[in-house]
Amino acid sequence: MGFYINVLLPLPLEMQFTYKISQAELEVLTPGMRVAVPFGKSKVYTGIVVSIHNNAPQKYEAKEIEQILDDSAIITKNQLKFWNWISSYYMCAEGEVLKAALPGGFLLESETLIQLLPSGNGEDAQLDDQEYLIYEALQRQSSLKIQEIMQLLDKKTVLPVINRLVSKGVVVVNQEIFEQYKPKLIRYVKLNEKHLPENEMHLLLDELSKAPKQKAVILTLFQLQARSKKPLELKELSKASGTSTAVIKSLIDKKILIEFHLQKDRIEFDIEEVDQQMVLNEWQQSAFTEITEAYKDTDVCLLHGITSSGKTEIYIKLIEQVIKEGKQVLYLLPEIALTAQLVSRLQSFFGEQVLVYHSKYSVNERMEVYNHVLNNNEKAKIILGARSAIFLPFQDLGLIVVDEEHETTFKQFDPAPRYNARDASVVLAKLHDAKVLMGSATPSLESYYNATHNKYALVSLDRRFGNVLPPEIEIVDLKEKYKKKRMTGHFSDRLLEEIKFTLEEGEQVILFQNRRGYSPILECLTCGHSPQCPNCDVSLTYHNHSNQLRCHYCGYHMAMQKQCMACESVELTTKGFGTEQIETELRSLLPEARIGRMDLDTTRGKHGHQKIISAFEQESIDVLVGTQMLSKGLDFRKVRLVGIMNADNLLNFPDFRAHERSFQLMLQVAGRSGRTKNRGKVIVQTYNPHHQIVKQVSENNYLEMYKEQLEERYQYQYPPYYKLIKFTIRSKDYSKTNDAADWIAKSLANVFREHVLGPEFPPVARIRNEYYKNILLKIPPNQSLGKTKKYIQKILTSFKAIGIWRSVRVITNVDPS
DNA sequence: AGCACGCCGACT
DNA sequence: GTCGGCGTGCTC
Repeated sequence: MGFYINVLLPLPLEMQFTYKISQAELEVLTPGMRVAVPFGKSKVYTGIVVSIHNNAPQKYEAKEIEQILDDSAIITKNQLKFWNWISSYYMCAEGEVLKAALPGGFLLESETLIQLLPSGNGEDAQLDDQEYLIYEALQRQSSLKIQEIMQLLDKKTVLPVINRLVSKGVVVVNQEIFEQYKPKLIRYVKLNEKHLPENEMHLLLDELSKAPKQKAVILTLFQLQARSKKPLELKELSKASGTSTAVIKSLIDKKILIEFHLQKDRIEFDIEEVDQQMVLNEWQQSAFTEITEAYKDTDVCLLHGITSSGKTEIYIKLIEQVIKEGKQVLYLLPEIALTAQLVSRLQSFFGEQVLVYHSKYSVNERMEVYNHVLNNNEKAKIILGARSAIFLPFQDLGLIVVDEEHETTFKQFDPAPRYNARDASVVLAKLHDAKVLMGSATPSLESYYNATHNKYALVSLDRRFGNVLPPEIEIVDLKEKYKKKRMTGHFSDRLLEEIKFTLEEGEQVILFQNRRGYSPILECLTCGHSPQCPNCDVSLTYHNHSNQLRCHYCGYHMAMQKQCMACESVELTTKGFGTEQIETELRSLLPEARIGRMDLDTTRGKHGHQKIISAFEQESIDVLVGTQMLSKGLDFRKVRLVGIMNADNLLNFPDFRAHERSFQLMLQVAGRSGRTKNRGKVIVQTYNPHHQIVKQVSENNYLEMYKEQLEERYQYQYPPYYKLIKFTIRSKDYSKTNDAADWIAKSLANVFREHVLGPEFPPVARIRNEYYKNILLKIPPNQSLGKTKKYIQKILTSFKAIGIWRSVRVITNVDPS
């Protein structure tokens, strides 16, 4: 009887693959371990063992595995169950979940290597020019990669040549698997023990009197070791003694110093003070009690706490309780930019028990965190992370905190799995028998609906911490201001007055302009033409600092034009306004003010955010102009004024959630002001001063917004009443895109009738020379989700079987946001 | 997804 | 004649 395993591969394929294993392998393999398996003609992939059995496949001969990569499972049973749920709920292949869930370093891929066959004789074999080139290169270099051969021969199809060489017995082809994780080694030094006795030490110093630098090093070493018993880093010694590493090296060569290596965690934080006492105020305390009470009979709790009410303290108190029981805690937050402030805050309470995990970490850093969590190390009791942190191998999870629950960044948009970490965390918690705490000042309609319909518990906190007054919100009517000529560029007289006043008081200002997508476009005053992107259906936007016209979708760019490309007129103007333009305007209006800008353009790179945030914190910037990023929980002490430049482009966004979003965004931005004693001020500029949402923002009336929006959602059949699945059809061929979209829409409508909307072109119908079309499926509350998805699967399977549409991709997005 | 195989137009 | 383009099928 043979033994077999079913393996999950990190590919977008629906099925698992069966491999044959030996008796010896059977004894060590368990589900959750990684194996290297041959796949296809010439590739080796890393797969995850899902099950072990002895059912020989009927229709084919199973291949044998290449190698076992782990000593024990690195994927837990809960993870496998969780992946399975994600793939079926979000309608994607399990392999895609695997790929998203595991830090890249765990998924080794093979590289084909071409090596000389020792027994072969290239000189005797009849080699043509190309073959000889490879043969010759292999004389100098023991192995060549396919890529290198492609460069060497300067062509793409190199395999035939290699195959000829193989058949002539000159070379062999090998698969090499690369383990990517390299532990970071740090060089340490210590004094050779034989010099430790006092007399030896004096002898040594005398000996070194001719080498003052080396003597200084030894003396510094004594000083440092007297202060702390920690192992001494070579780097540290070099710095403290003010000598180069070459001097230390010569001491090592003389065997006076001994060099040794220790493995070091890449992720370490400087921790200031641990052990602050956490005292909750009366309102926080009662909210805390309510939450713990609620957890007696429900697993998920929504904490609706207005800005500055001190939600974080409540989280911390709850976390404290959970880790006391020895359990792990996952703290999800929407944006990496927020981690820095929160990490130091959490660390001051929990010390070294906090780890951070997000996609900007390097592969190695992520693997380290992964292993700490897997081994349930003391270090990994609290994980602070962005959405992908839900995939960590928790052993004993007790609590998931979802901070700023309403944020859409919890939903992954591209590539699959298109999961929502907030919703998935409820399932994850269930698997671990853990609790979930969602928190927000402006909860999503979905969550608030769940909380008021007995699915979640609801706890409200509506007192601001330390009696801070809520900001005063003033609406400015742009239409009237323009009519009365009270506008300077995009600034109303009221806004300018308040900015000047705030700066005179020595306080700070935040100006909010929605997204850089509204950057200015170039327009000809004569013919109205504006330059378009050749690859996408959008106008190019003008970027002042590079003096270029750019496409935000594909990155196409060209130099700024001096003449209209259509009519050669020189009268060009820029239309629309973005953060950059506001910055420029303000500079000419207030030349004295120090102005900073925070948007996607200025925050590229790993520390981009942090630089701007700390500049603002340290008050080397007076006015910060920015996009959405500003709304996300940043805590600036000296901001008194927040200006929302234009509320309308938020409100008019073509999306059923636009109003909810506008409310959330405006209130969140408003919350950045007046976080300390002085009362904050918010100015909202808008053409629609009587818009319900604007009114609700100014009154800080969440409940009214909720009720009104909910009514609309009910009327127009949207979430939380109806579920949505969005299909995006995409291909390079315009008519194929159309036909395929029509076919799918028709097939869906056969079953779901009027609940199928579209197909429709999205606002930008062509990106990178591919055409897009959308179909929206609405699922009524009483319709079975499982059956619906089964039908969809069926339709998509038959679609894939249609040959002419092979080049058409269909993207399924469950619960789009 | 990759990647090989196979068929077609465009060049040395 | 070969090279490289792309459409098609398959991967345990």
